[in-house]
Amino acid sequence: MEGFKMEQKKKSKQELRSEETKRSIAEAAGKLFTERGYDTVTMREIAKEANCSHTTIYLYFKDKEALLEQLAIPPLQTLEAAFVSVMNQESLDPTGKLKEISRDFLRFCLSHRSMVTVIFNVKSVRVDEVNPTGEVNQLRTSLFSYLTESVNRIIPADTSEERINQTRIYFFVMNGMVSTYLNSEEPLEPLLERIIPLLDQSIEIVLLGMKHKLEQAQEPVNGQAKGQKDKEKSKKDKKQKDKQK
Amino acid sequence: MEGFKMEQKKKSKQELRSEETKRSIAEAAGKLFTERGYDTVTMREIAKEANCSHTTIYLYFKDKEALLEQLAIPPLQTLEAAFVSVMNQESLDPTGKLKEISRDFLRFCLSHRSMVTVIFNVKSVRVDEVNPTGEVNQLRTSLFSYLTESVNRIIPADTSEERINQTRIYFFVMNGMVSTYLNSEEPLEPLLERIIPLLDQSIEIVLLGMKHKLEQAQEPVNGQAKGQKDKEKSKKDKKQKDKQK
Amino acid sequence: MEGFKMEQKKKSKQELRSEETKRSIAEAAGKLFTERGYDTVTMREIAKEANCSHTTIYLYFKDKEALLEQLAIPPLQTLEAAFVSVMNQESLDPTGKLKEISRDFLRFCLSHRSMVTVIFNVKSVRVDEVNPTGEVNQLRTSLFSYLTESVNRIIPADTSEERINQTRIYFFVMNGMVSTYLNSEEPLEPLLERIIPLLDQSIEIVLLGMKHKLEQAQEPVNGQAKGQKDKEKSKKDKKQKDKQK
Amino acid sequence: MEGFKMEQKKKSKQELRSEETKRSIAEAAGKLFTERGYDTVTMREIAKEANCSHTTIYLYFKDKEALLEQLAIPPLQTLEAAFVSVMNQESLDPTGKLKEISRDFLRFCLSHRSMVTVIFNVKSVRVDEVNPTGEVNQLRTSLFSYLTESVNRIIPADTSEERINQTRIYFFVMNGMVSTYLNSEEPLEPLLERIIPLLDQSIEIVLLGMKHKLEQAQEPVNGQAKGQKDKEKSKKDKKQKDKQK
DNA sequence: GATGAATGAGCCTTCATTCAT
DNA sequence: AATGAATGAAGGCTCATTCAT
Repeated sequence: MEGFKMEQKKKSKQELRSEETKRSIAEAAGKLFTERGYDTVTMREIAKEANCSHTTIYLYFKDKEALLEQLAIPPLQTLEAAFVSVMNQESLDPTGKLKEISRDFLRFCLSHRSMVTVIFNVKSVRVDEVNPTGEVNQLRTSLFSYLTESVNRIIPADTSEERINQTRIYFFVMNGMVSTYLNSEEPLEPLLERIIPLLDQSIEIVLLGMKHKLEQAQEPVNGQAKGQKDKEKSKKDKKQKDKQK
Repeated sequence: MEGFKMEQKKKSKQELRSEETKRSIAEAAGKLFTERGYDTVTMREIAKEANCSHTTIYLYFKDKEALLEQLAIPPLQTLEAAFVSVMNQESLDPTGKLKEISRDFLRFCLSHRSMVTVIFNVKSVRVDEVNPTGEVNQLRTSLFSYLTESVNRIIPADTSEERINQTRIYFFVMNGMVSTYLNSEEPLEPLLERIIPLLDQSIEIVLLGMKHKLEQAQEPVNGQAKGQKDKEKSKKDKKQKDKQK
Repeated sequence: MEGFKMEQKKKSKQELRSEETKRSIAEAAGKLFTERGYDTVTMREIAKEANCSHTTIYLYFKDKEALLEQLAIPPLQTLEAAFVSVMNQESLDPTGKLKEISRDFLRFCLSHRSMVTVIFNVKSVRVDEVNPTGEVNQLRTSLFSYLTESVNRIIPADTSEERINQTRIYFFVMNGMVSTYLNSEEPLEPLLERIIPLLDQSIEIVLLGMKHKLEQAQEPVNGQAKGQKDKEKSKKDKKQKDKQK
Repeated sequence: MEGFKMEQKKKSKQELRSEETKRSIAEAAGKLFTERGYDTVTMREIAKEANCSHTTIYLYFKDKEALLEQLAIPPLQTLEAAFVSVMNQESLDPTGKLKEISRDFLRFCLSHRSMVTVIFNVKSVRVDEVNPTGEVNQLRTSLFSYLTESVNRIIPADTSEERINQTRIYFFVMNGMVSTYLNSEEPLEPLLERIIPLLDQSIEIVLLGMKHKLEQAQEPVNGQAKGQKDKEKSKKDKKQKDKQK
């Protein structure tokens, strides 16, 4: 009141109100994006949900895209923190850690359905804009490196290439689960309850498969047969390609 | 009767022109849909790409949706034919068949990227329109049943639930691969060359994993340890949930 | 065949075919215009109904408007002929003639519903085009003069102005009946059966009213009272005008 | 409580601007609809006439149809109020009342020319939409019932059918006048000045005619001659019908 | 800080009409 | 004579965004 600012410490009424507005917009946008997807939701709808004018949104967010982006950062940070926390949990073995962060990751993706598309799609990494999603990109990279690292710690692969491929397969499973259930209309919690066991099982199977695959590889007798099959098929691929068009 | 003419043989210039136009529209639409998605692409853009007026498109396709559908049907039919052909190929064992149709499927998805979203997404199965994509739906169902059946023939699962779950895991991998490379900017052929081995490997690993998982299940000693870990984690899940919102 | 033309007399096959096409277009257009109105009907619909290409229409009619116009001429001519025939029918007294041509007129209007709008609307007399509907206008004028004349022969009005006004009233009734039933969905014949007695009655009433009105006018005592009422009302008119806006 | 403010009194500049815009849109639409009809006028034209963007129109009116409807309601209400006021005017005898509301009605129709088509045409009563013009329909019904009732009070008809027919004839005259002058390019006021006497005269004549018609009916001697004439004519009707097609 | 007013770009679609065969 | 191919103009409408208060 009497010209005596607490520099950052105490926020003025206006500042508080401002933050509240921004928060309510973000919340509304998050809710609607999640429910109905980015494209389908209009700025006016967000405003209505946030109980403010649609023009107010532009006070806090440059445009619709920026809104989405900003919306993504906090959850991503939370997720990253969760990852770190798991990695530091000494009571868990590497497999346990992998399962745990995989669960966190799945939960995150299905909790922020619409954002996933934007966050993890190639689109947001388009090169035609200079660092379009700087912080988002950083976070994403960080998250993926946790996952990658976590997989790599488990698999005793000999060559780097083998390791990379195996990591990829792990990602296929994760990506596949997310894609599969991204558009599900089932409410989040029951859905997760249902599919987290599936996730665990999948990870177990994949890890088990990788392990035995590596053992096989050390017994060249089996490996050869496989190689032949592949060659047969690649011929057929060529033909197939011409037909489809 | 007399001199029976093959009237169908020679097409008039006009017919040729017409076909060429239709083809070029379909091509343009396919390209743009693939590159940028159904919703984003406008009829005028398609027309420009096809070097015709946007009204011309309506000469050949009822509306935008019909355009997409017509674009999707022939490739889907080709793919189905390929599936059938593989299934009838006696020289292949069940695993060989699964790998083969998986390759076909992957190739198809990446050759018709954008359509994949529309064809395989839940959205296109909306029930609020009368038979909106009748034929497309049928084809899709058929394709999936081939894949499912093909997986089921390999896995010696005891219970039906186990079988279903394992099929799901297979689909996660497939879905994951498709999702992962759907937006890749790499040209199709090199891309496929690169990832088909990965697909084969993934299938092998998953099948191998499933096999050993089943064996494990019959040795309850190992199963117990795992059970404990799971319980620890599910506690953490609850907390996590509250933070994210 | 042998280079021996009958000048106009015998029509070549082509000419016959051509006439048939034109006729079938006109018929189709007439039918559709009548059923659904000028604006709603498209050239392609007319073509489909006429079993020809929509471009063919342009061979015979400059454009859609011309089509409508040409469509109007023959029925108008028929109607005019009917008028003439009635006027020459010696067995009918003036009132009988008026009733008769009024019936013909009503029947015509309701048989060619959609055209009526174009034929009798002020629009088609727009001054911004040079003689836009030459022949149609002529016919129309002729028809109206028959009606006018027919009314005038009955009424023993003293002044020309009185006569004109009385003619107008007759036209209001006619116009009113046509307007009222123009959009009726009742089939033509039952409709006419139903309303022609009404037409007769209306004419009788109007003629009767005119007759007695004239008689009244020759007894100034009553006329005065009327004049007063009118003045009262015209004051109110002024106020009313300002409110509505 | 304290100093109770008449908040409604002073409108902010913005509110004023908004109202002005809405008004100018309504005015423009009214003018254009009147001049050229509902279908022919485009939203963009209205916008241009109202000096605003066509999108602005959608700020104030849901769509084109709503625009028309909103345009129609206030004048109809005014007209209804005028009817009520006349009916309560004790100084007027039934005939005076009929004349008065007829004048109001005519004035209304010619003041809102284009809307008349939409408001009073059968088309706008289509049942295939749920209460499309609810209030408009109600008002219209109310207006007509005032007119009907007003006519019925004057005519001493014996049977209900006679009464109905006579009411119809009255409506033909009204409808005919409106139709006749609906498209007149003459400015409203001079036009009304010119034709309101005509309206009065018409009503007088029709009422007079009806009165004497009824008297005639009670003297069967005259009635017979008329009956004969009618029969002659109905024969000719049949022939006429076949020619016109 | 917040908002209502206003807009331009753009979307899908239809139609009368012309062009080339 | 007749037609299929093709098109420009236009229509109603929505949306993200800016302007001025």
